[in-house]
Amino acid sequence: MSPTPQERRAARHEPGAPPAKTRRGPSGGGKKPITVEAIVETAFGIVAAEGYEALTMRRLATALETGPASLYAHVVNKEDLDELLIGRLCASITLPAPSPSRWREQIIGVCDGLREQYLRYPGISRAAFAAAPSNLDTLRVSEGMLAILLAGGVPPQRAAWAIDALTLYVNAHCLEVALAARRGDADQWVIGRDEMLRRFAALPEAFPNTRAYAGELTGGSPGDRFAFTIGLMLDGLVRSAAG
Amino acid sequence: MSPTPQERRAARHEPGAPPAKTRRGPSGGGKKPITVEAIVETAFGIVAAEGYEALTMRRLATALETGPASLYAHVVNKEDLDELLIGRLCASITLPAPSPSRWREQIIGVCDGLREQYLRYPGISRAAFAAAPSNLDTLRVSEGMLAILLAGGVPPQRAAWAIDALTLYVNAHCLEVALAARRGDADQWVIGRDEMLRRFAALPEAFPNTRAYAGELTGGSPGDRFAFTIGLMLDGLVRSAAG
DNA sequence: TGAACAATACGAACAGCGTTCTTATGAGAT
DNA sequence: ATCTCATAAGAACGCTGTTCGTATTGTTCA
Repeated sequence: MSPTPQERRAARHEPGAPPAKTRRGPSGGGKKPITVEAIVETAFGIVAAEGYEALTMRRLATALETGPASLYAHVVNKEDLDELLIGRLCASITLPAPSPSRWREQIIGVCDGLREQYLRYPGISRAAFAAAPSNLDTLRVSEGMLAILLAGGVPPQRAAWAIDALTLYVNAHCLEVALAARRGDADQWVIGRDEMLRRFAALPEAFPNTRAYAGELTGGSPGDRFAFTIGLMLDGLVRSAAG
Repeated sequence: MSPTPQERRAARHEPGAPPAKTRRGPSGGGKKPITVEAIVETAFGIVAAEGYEALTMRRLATALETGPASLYAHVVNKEDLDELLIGRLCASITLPAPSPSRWREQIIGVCDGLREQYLRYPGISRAAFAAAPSNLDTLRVSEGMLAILLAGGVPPQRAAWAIDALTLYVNAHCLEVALAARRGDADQWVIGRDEMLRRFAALPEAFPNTRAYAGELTGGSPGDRFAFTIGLMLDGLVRSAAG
């Protein structure tokens, strides 16, 4: 019985992982064998260079100097590949040992780390939306965040839901940033703040507040807005949480 | 010069809109003419019945008893269609007259309304992510939210960024709910709370908090979590805002 | 009334996508 | 030296968004 990719997938997170026997195949000694590791690595390279939308099975196969069909011996489908990417990305996040007095900055640090990784691979947060929440690597991150919040004295129920809210917002924010950047590069639609301000100023009378506060609406870097929203949630979290 | 769809698109939000002259075409008196209105209506029907992923140009054309090419005389491309859908969806949101004492429930009402509309058309929030923020219909909603927050005494800069955070979260939440529902129907992966709890309980020792608080992590309906997060943000908003 | 026009509708096709079927290859085991 | 069989890969299927060229039609002008 040859192990199907499904079985590979299921056994991928097993403890006693055999060290990749690097077995045979046609053009075996040719260049480098196609492994899951090589696939994931190359996929990250494509996403980093050209964005997540450029990551197609064909493009990936071409980068590995092979055909699309060859990938399906190592990966169940594209959804499986996406999960591998998200898992590996989450695995690169370093989690601090919970410090009760520093829980706020620690949570912010984890969110900043996630944001940094997501933005390194533009658009990949789209895959994070569909990733199953039972993935061990993503669970590891939420476990770390939960530990920090609990150490900070946040009640368990609020902590649990806050983690959901935070990760969801991080994903959404990074997806929006990536989409905005893509529009900027591709369509030459790079409407800067000036153009945005001009448009808001030229709005009909039905938009008095938008016109009056165009500066506030268009101001701030994505990073500023990100920090603001994370802070907003954490502020709300302590409002009625037992310190 | 025949007006290209781009020109149509540009002129679509003009004040003096000629009342759709319902002009000619082959099979002119056949059944009903293909109009932008009919396209949008049919598209909403498909999304409501089969989800956003089922909304393809071909599927839409078939529903209108025509070929895919015929659509491109009324719509620039699928991105344009998406923007039309999001715009129309936002146009259906009713905005209350700002009441300074009731700003909190009013903002919650708008968010609930958005959520309700998004969930009526599962997965359509995916299109909302890519929709240009300069769309008049979406701007109308944010104008209304801004008016409510300002009336509530929230400082302009915080109000502006909070609107961004709120709408982004609403989109992300609805997208996740739609994706989860899709998995449930399609893959028979309907892992209920029981199964989720069992999996969390069977986790390795490296996940002590996840195991201990599996109930809190898996508990609550999507609606509960939505209300919690919106409340979280609003709580954070008033923490240092001048009442 | 008849001809020219302009706008729409639409069949056919293109390039690209994820995925699968089928076959050939060649390294390890016998 | 032969056999086994997992890997690799070619070819194809059905699907997507989009475009080209053409046919059809109601209107308008001579």
